[in-house]
Amino acid sequence: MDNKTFYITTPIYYPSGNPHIGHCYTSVACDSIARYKKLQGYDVMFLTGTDEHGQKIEEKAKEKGVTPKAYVDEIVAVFKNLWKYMNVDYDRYIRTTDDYHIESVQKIFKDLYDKGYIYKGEYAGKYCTPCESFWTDSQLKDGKCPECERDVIDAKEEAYFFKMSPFAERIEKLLTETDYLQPKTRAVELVNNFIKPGLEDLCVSRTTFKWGVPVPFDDNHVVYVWVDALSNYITALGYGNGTYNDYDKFWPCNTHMVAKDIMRFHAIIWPAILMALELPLPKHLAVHGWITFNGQKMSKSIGNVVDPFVLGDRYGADAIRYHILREMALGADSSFSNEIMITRINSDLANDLGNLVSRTVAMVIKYFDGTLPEQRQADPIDDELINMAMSLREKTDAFIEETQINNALAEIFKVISRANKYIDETAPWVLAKDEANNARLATVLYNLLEAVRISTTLLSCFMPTTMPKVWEQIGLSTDLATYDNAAKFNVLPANVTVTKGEVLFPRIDTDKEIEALNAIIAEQAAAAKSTLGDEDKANLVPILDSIAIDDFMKVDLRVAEIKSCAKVPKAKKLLCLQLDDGFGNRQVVSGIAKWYTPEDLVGKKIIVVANLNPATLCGVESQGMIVAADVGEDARVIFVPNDIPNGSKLR
RNA sequence: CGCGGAGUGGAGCAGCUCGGUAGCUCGUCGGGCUCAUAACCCGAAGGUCAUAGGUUCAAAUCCUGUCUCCGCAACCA
Repeated sequence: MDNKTFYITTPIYYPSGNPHIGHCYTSVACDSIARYKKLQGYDVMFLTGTDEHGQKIEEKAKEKGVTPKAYVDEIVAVFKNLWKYMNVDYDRYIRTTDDYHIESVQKIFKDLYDKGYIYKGEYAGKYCTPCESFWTDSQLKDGKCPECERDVIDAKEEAYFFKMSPFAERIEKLLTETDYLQPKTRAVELVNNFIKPGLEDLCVSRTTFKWGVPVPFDDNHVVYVWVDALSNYITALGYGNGTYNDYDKFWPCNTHMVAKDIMRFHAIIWPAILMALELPLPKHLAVHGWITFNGQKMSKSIGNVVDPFVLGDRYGADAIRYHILREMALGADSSFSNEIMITRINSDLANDLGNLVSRTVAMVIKYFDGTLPEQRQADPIDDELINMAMSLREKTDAFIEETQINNALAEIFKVISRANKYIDETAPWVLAKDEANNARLATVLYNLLEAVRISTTLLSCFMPTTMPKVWEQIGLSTDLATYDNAAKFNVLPANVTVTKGEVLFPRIDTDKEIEALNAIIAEQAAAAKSTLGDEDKANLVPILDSIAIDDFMKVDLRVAEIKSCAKVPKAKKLLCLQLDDGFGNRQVVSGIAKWYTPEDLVGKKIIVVANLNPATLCGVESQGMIVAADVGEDARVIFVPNDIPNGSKLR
């Protein structure tokens, strides 16, 4: 039999740190879709993996004093652990350090070169010798290296480039005229920002670090992230290598799922590479948003990173899976908070689903000793529930087809909710008072069991651990929990026997749990702030090489008073400050608008670098720079006591 | 005037493509039930759909201006 195939991928994650709930969402979503397709009978390939090369990994490993491979091995183990824990059941895990991938990347690179899409050129930019790094003009800080703040020199480096322009038109059409991009709302933005101004050729090799796939015909270069990482989607199928033989079977991919921050690469660069290789394009790119915490982006320094292991231990992996899948709408950010999560788990899983199973099973036991009699007596009141249950599969199919998992789940819970209502309408406890109603009573309970059967069969893709427990309780043998049966009624044996089981989703004491979770978060935040963890320490900018006192004396630091202050129009991060530096007025532009309002600053005294060359930012001249400290992602201006006169020189 | 998206009862969202009783979840209040995980079911309160105009017999829905928020790009000298 020639099964239909389905290929879905997560991005390959960059293992420069441990996974968090955002990674978790992508993987769990892909896993659920993969399971759904498997249930439907598709031959499914679900790929995930890690993108393990690059300068950052090389540096982190060096700081730890281990080889890059050893460093990456350790974190990959954590990723795999998490997937196991969350029941993310991938079919294949690709690491870009795998031999077969390296082999393929080299072939692809060579192929693109032979076809004339890759050419050797010169990468002109600013070069920082000590850091051995190239920077573009826009990356420079102060005209200096953003890493070490030393001077940079004009330099040219040879590099390989990939020609993007031949594909611009096709990519624009792909984005605007097909349903490749899901949701499509960002297509215009991509086209306006990147395609209309003209696609620049892409630098696809580096000589500044070694941790990567060597360019096959030029030892000085390693393949840069684009060709290396994006090509995983085909190398994992065996494209360009002999390790696997699934390319013909599974390519083109049905769905690449990614978070919005890497949408651009998958929307523009990846199609371009495929076009150059003359390969078919993937069918869909599903873009989801970020999970934010109380509206803020998750950040280690704020201490609000949600650790999936902690939550899973408290409420179970299935509950976490359900919550994030139900809450996240395709394309939009989803705000995560402990309240929302607990409310959701309580009302949907404990009250509606768990309690429905519990009360149904309890009634079968109470009224019929656990085994239903086979006599039936239907009533028109049954029809609505039965019809809803039988047509449920069709609805979830459609939503899964459009990667709208949240809506698929909503449909399932409509049936569960209808079943709860049906109990009230039919009032089994009234029927139970007279044995003459036994056939009717059995019918009501059977219909309930069937509604539960259908709902949980479909739900098992999203909550793979708990649903089999339901089947045990309602007397459903696992081989009957099939896709076919999900659209049929009267599948359970007429004389089905149920079993009382454990509470599926225990109710959570909201107040107590929120308190407990807040305590954990506070602990994390405190730990992050006072004692810098190893990772934070590694993130500290290293102390620069020592300089002579003369060098320091070249920097003229002066105390100045902020006389007035205003936002720079059209710039989000910039404030324009008017200073009295003791000699007169001085205008300084500073990128601190994110942390300070003009009112915060007027009247305060600060330190200004007084002999810095003027520069123009967003059309406003800046005559100097004010002294501030970097605290994590934030900046804090250093204020000076008011009794120090303006113009005082610092030493 | 760089590009784009969004502003809907206390909270979070749907509805807008194809104008015509404003819907869902949670919360609040009242009632019902007792099979069940203090769960379930019913009902009510609460919105002039950011704002000002326009088109129309009729606008949350179409058009224009304004305000606010959010992405992307540029900018943290």
